Amino acid sequence: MAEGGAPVTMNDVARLAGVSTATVSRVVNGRYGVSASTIAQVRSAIERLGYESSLVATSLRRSRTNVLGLVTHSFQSYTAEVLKGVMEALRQSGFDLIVYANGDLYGTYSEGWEQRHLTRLSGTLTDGCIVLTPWGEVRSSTPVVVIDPAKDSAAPSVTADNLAGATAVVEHLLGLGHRRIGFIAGRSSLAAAWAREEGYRSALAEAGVRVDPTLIGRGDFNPESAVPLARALLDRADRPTAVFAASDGMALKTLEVAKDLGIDVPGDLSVVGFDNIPESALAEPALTTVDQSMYRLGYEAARMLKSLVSGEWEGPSHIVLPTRLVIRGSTASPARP
Amino acid sequence: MAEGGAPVTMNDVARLAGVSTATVSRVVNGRYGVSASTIAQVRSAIERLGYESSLVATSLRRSRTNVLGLVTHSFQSYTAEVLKGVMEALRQSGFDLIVYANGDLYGTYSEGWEQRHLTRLSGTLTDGCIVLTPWGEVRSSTPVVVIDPAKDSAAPSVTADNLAGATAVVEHLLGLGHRRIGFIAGRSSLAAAWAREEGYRSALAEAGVRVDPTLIGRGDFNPESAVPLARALLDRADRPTAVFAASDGMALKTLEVAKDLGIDVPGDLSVVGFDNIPESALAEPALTTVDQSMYRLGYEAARMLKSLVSGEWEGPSHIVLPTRLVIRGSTASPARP
DNA sequence: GTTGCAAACGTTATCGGTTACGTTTCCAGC
DNA sequence: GCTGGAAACGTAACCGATAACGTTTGCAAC
Repeated sequence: MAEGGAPVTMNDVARLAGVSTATVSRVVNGRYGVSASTIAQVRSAIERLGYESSLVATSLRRSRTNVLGLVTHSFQSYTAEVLKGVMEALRQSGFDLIVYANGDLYGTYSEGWEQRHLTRLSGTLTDGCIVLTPWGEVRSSTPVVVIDPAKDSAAPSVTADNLAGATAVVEHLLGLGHRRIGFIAGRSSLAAAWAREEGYRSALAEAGVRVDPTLIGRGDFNPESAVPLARALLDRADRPTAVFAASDGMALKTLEVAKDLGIDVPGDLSVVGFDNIPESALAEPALTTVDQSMYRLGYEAARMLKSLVSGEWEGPSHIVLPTRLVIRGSTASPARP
Repeated sequence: MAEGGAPVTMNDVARLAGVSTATVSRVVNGRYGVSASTIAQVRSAIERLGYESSLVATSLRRSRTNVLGLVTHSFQSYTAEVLKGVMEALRQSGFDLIVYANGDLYGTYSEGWEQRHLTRLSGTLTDGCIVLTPWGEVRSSTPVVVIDPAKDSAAPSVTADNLAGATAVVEHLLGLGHRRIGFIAGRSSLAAAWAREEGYRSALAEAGVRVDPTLIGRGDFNPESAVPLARALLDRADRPTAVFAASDGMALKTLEVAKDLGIDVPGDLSVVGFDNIPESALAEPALTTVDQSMYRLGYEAARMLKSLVSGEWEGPSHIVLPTRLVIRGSTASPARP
């Protein structure tokens, strides 16, 4: 039963119904020009054989497929949130969704993955694509919406207000009395990483606090990349009283490093992340972070893409969604020596 | 830049390189029989045009595509866990993954979705498919592995030990002193729902406790379906001292209903779920539940499918993975009146 | 100078479905 | 009986890539 024979094609249906494949195609697509009796014949043949049109063959011939694509580098917690939002936006819209993924879960991955996948899909299979956190610029013959674009990307995009979020973090830390604040940056080619660092720098400058370049570590959003950087920051004699990591994954690793070194959080060190992934609320202590609803990012991206594909998008081509500071147990006023 | 012109085809490359499409194909696929100078010509043309082979055209012609599919009804938290596991298993295996999804996030969906999607993909696009929690039996011309199969499904499958998990829950509640234990069942066509209910019944019977049919509500795994059922159970004068819901989603809704009715959990009522989704640990109180690593389910399913596609699977066609009772704050001994 | 053989490359049928176009059928209108 | 025109349906080209097959070329052995 599970191992059905050869797949049923339109040809099989046509032969059984005693008509040409053209007629079957017309019936399947509800086109004009088929007699009622022939329609019944064909439908019954379809029923009998359990025929279902091949997505591949259809999309090769047709320009519209009513399938949208989403290209991602990996599946992490936030990916699921994005997908939920995308699916909600596509609900009863007549569009199906194809998610295309490849490669290492956390490891290295070859440059240009987003462009390769995009090109393979968008020529034919999909009417348009969402690209999740690409590392570089993307181009496509069909509409594209980018979530968390690369720096200087021109493609339509949806992103969180990273600048405001990072500013709020630093103001929160300054308000608590911190002056020496370390920063662990993200992959520099991403606009989000750049904006978060910019928020960190400008908020400090605004408060008249000098930016100490030696307090900035260059990570790449990969949690593991934060380990040596956190260790370097916390090993110093004049270590910072607070560390702001540009992603929750890196912040959680920083918490681990602090624990290893016997540094109490938040007593001796405050730690802040960015993203508000589910794991952050479960950390010990719970992580202060910036919430950027990945669900809404996905939702807005899908809504935008839908309109772009239908050629009826009127709004701006870059959407920026608000962020929200979530204060939890990993931040406190610095100990007075 | 984002709106590139017409897609680049193999024909464009052939024309620019001054060779036939056949030669381009041979170069792309690294086949024998092309001179070094021609290879260089073709490669440079590919580079210049930014050519990428069309997944659709390739899969239509070829029998092997090195793409595996996963068909799902919706994206929920556990879907992401499964996907993480699948991707880990596919890491550096040479297989890409396509996830196909459609339809309502939580709402109704037409019967037979799994079969339709499967047929549309498996004829051509994918070498094999994983089907996530289908509602009925599936058949396909390419290998299929089902996660959480329908009852009486013959297809190769991977599932958690739902019977043992449910038994452990009931024994835990019995051990705490509960005797009136309500049950909110899942979609009855699923093997998992059946096994969880069977575990509930047999554990009670084993302990000599009569199974009261009026304490069993018939849900369908959809969180919303639990609301009226929980309300009915908790509104009764002789309400149960504990409720075991067949999924965390339904258990969390039960917690909400209890809160609405002013019933203290775990003081006046114990609540247990099944699945251990991330939200359960964050609930107030944190939910006692059964962990069935969706990550491992995905991992094992992908491993099995990979072997099936390569025709080298030796193991059993039904894999059952262990479950683990996770005791948190939502269960306690019943109050003595 | 043949012959033999393999390398190198082009031609073309093919996958399954769609569609432009052509052909046949049927009936109303004169 | 003839014409016009629309409805009904088949034929074949086509989408992009692959692979079986045929053809040409290059080179070594006899």
